[in-house]
Amino acid sequence: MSAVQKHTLRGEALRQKVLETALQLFSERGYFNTSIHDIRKVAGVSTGAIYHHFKNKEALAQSLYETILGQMDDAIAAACAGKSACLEKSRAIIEKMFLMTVQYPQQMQFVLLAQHREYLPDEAPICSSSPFRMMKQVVIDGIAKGEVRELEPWVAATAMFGGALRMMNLQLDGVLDKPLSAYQNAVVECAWLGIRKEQA
Amino acid sequence: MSAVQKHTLRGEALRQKVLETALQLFSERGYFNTSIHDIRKVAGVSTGAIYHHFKNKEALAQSLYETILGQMDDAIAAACAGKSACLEKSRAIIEKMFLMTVQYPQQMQFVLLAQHREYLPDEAPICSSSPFRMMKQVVIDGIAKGEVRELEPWVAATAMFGGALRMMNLQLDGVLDKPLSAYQNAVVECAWLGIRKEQA
DNA sequence: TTATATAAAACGAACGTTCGTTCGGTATTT
DNA sequence: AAATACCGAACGAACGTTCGTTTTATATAA
Repeated sequence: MSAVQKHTLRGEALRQKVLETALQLFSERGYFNTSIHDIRKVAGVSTGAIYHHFKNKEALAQSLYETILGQMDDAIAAACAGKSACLEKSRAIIEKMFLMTVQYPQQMQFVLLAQHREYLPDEAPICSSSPFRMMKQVVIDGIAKGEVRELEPWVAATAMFGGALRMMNLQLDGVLDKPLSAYQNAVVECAWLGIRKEQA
Repeated sequence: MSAVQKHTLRGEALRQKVLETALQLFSERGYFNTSIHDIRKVAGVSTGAIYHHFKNKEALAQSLYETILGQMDDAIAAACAGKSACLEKSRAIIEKMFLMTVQYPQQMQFVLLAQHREYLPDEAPICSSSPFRMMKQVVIDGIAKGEVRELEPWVAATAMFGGALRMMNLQLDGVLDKPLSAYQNAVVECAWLGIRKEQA
């Protein structure tokens, strides 16, 4: 019979536990209000273990940021797959992002609300991250295909997704009384009426 | 002839200098990346002088926050004054906010982008601050007067102002190639087409 | 005008705390 | 036995804040 396990967490599992705990605390209290000692206590690991897996606190946040942005990226790409119309793609993106906001509020809080440039100085603004570039591209394609009016790309993109993003903020701030999904159709319709090419 | 002034700044003037410097540093580096010692150095005042005028660092930020929100409030109220149609009020609000974003980027950065709850724990989310409640009220009135479709208030408000707010973010992030005002008409038009009651 | 007294304002060295990080050692795996 | 993973006490730096002192402005008296 083998000896009792001294450590409950080792290797990759420990690494994941640290990431999970950091995400929880960062999204609850913010990056600067969360110390490595806090993460250590809540995760139930040692300081050394954290620094064995991550170069420093900033790298830990960086890892979280990239992972979550990547997940958003995959989700949005998957939502668009097989669709060609701008409206359908946009609807699918908003549906997916609303779903993720409800399902993974910590992740969305961390990516959407946090001011990453304050602690990730080399990070580009969120608007030029991959998920946001995809949204912009969807409406640019819509313009090219004649489904969307000939607007400035930035205007068309913010018009299509600006309302939805604010609704996600409201959801994360807990001020909505109905589930986020209940507003989805109306949000998409309002945005689309604003940018669609009128079928005269 | 009177003696040479030892202090260049005293009383209210010093207080204003501290506020001005704090706003500059907070908006450039963020609240947590700005120490009292930084403010002291840049403003050219002593630590004691800062603490003579402000209870602590948090109260300094609080004072800034309230002042700027108040200014936004006044500006928006003034923009709406004398107008009754929802579209005209909305256009005036967006015009004013675009102007303020260009004219006072530090102020807008501080109120719009910073995560105040991380250092002002008792502060309400920005969406329930007075300027944002006024925007929502404008579209609620528009619905009551039959100018806007019968949408959920939150949906109508985010549809009307969500795009404009994102454009302001883009301007503050420095990613726009044309002046913000150049996009104004298109932004207002897109939003309005989305929520107006169709004149059948 | 000049001198004196008092209060308010500004000063800045110093304090205690907390933070991110290190590192010598121990446990576990291979 | 060698390598990897983990441990946690300890460290130096930086932070927000304090407080005894000095300077300045103001009021009053000579």
